[in-house]
Amino acid sequence: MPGRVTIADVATRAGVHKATVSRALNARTQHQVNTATVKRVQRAARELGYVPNVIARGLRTSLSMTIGVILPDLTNPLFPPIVRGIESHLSGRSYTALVVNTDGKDDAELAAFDSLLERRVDGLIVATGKVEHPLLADAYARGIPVVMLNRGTARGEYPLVVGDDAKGVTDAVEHLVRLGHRDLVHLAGPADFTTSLARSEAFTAAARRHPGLKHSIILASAFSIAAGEATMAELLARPEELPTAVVAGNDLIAVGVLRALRAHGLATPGDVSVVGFNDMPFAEDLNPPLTTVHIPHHEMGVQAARLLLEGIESGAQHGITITLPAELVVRSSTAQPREHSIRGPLTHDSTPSSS
Amino acid sequence: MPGRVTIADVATRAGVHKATVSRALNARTQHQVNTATVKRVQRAARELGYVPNVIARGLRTSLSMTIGVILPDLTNPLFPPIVRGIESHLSGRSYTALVVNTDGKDDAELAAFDSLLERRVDGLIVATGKVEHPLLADAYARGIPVVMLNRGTARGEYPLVVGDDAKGVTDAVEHLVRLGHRDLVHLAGPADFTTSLARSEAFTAAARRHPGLKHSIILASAFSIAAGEATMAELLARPEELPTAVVAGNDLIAVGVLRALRAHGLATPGDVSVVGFNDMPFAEDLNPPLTTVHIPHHEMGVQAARLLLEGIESGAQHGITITLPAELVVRSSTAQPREHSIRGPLTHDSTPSSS
DNA sequence: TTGAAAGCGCTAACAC
DNA sequence: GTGTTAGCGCTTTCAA
Repeated sequence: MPGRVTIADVATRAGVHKATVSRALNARTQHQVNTATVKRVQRAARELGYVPNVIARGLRTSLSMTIGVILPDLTNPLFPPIVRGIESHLSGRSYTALVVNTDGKDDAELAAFDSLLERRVDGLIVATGKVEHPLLADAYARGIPVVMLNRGTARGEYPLVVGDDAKGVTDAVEHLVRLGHRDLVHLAGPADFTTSLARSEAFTAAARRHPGLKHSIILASAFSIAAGEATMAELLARPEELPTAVVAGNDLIAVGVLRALRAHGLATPGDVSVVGFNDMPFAEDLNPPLTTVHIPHHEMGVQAARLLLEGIESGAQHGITITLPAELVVRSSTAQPREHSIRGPLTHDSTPSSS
Repeated sequence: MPGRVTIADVATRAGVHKATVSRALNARTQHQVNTATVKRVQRAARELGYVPNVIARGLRTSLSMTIGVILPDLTNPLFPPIVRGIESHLSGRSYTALVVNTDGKDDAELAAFDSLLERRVDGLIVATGKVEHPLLADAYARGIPVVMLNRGTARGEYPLVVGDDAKGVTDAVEHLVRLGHRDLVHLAGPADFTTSLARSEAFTAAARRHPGLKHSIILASAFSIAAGEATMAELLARPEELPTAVVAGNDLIAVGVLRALRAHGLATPGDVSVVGFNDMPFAEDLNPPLTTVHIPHHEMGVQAARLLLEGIESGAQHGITITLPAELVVRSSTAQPREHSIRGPLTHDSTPSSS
């Protein structure tokens, strides 16, 4: 069976030494070989179905041509476009991405990191966004280039690619204020994510620019639908204090908010306006279509990959930050604030919100 | 810098030969080494920050401990859960998955396949679902185990993991008939996907069981929102022939159908009932919440990985098919058929359906 | 322009 | 139980 065809087989068939085959088949060294020989070698390779062994090459060159991508959960619709962006930049450059999920757990992150080290990845894109990263120091010590994606480290010694969180949140707040809202809540993600911080700070700063605007921040336990729904349910337990608009930490939280409102018999945006963050796929197909901040995720992946490859090839890393534009996409989950008052207790519909 | 620590360094530090280190660090050969020596070696390894080089090991054992996953598009929400299922089975067994996207293009598929071959993947999970697969013969010739996921080959010589398409579609049809529908259209995926075939056949078979039931099949150009929307728009151009219910080839097509209906000022399910297929994430958050066929995607990934590893480890492949249960999830996009008639021409709202 | 030889880091016979 | 040796498939000096 073929598949076991090596450079030696090609050499024999072409009647040259295997070193010559290596040179002939490698774009960078091809010019050192007689054109006729190159042709002969290529033909022999094709006839035998030869496929270069990247593993063996990697052992010799100590380059795996592989980069590791560490993210919390591929199932979060935010990440597939990022991954595809990364791959679109890599694929033409004969790099491959190895994607691992951590589910936000430190031990899983460590295990993932180890498995990437074992495979001698040439670089790392880290998109888990925890404020603290034990493994980063390790990567640094081992001289492995790292690019942070979406969420930076506390110290910021690595290249970083982010969406413009501050602008996005600010635009969201301005949009709501312009609609007439005077009572806003930011339902933020957990405090150990740098994005939560960035968005929270932007929220407060934007709100303060409007005297008399009531605003507060509540932390959800995760960037998830369930966390959004649970946290919103707590808010709904005190209907007299219900804000007229909620700025969610991300779209997943926003979906949770929508579910909670529906379960309590409230209308969006009739009773409460909701803004998300990310503009994930299907945001426009939600009920109601979600007003949210669009972040160019594919492009974030591309930029991260580009930065990483630069770092790998130059051997030097600088702590540059690339901020990609955020843009508010106004759909139907935001409108003028309600004029009626909401009195408790609310019907808490315990059946699934989808029914 | 560490990271360049090899087995030889550990050997020196532990005062043993590198072969002993290899044995001591490998679970399978560890018993051949004196317990005290094992401890010493482990300590030395830890102190030096030694990380085994899977690449080098792979070169020696001709096992890359890597499997390739070929799919159309990670951005299709159907796939992330599958990928995670695959990984959850692999990770504990020290295998890693290399995921590549083809976007349904044959040349991209070939390129992806090549890059996986170059990396000497030990096996392949193919989830692109084309009826014809030029590369499969190649993989077979090279002795690379392959498992088909979601969509089988025309001939079926490989292990196959699928959802129970027939049951799912049948249940959907029965559900609609029970609601009183007598005029159904199946908006199927393209003909060169085996799932399209399976679902179409099941649709026709189920419909024929009900005398007097009007039913027809229309092919969408892709399993995508855009294709679903475009195809549904064509149907809506002849409102007098509009069916009372649409069974979509998958959820993406269903989303397109929902968009088209909304754009034409029609209500779901008031004017037309819609059923999807897959129960992708957020299906319950659509407007309206989508009645669809749930397929256990994560489990499909697990089973595919299990089958593949069995094939790799036994060296033998058998053409077994694992069918996972499909279950209709009734939400709010289906109801009794309309009793009013729909007269054209419909308002074709050309602004985005999300506005 | 091509060949010879060494070696990347590891494991697997085979000795001892 | 441990050391010796060879070699996985490739690239890269160094010679010719």
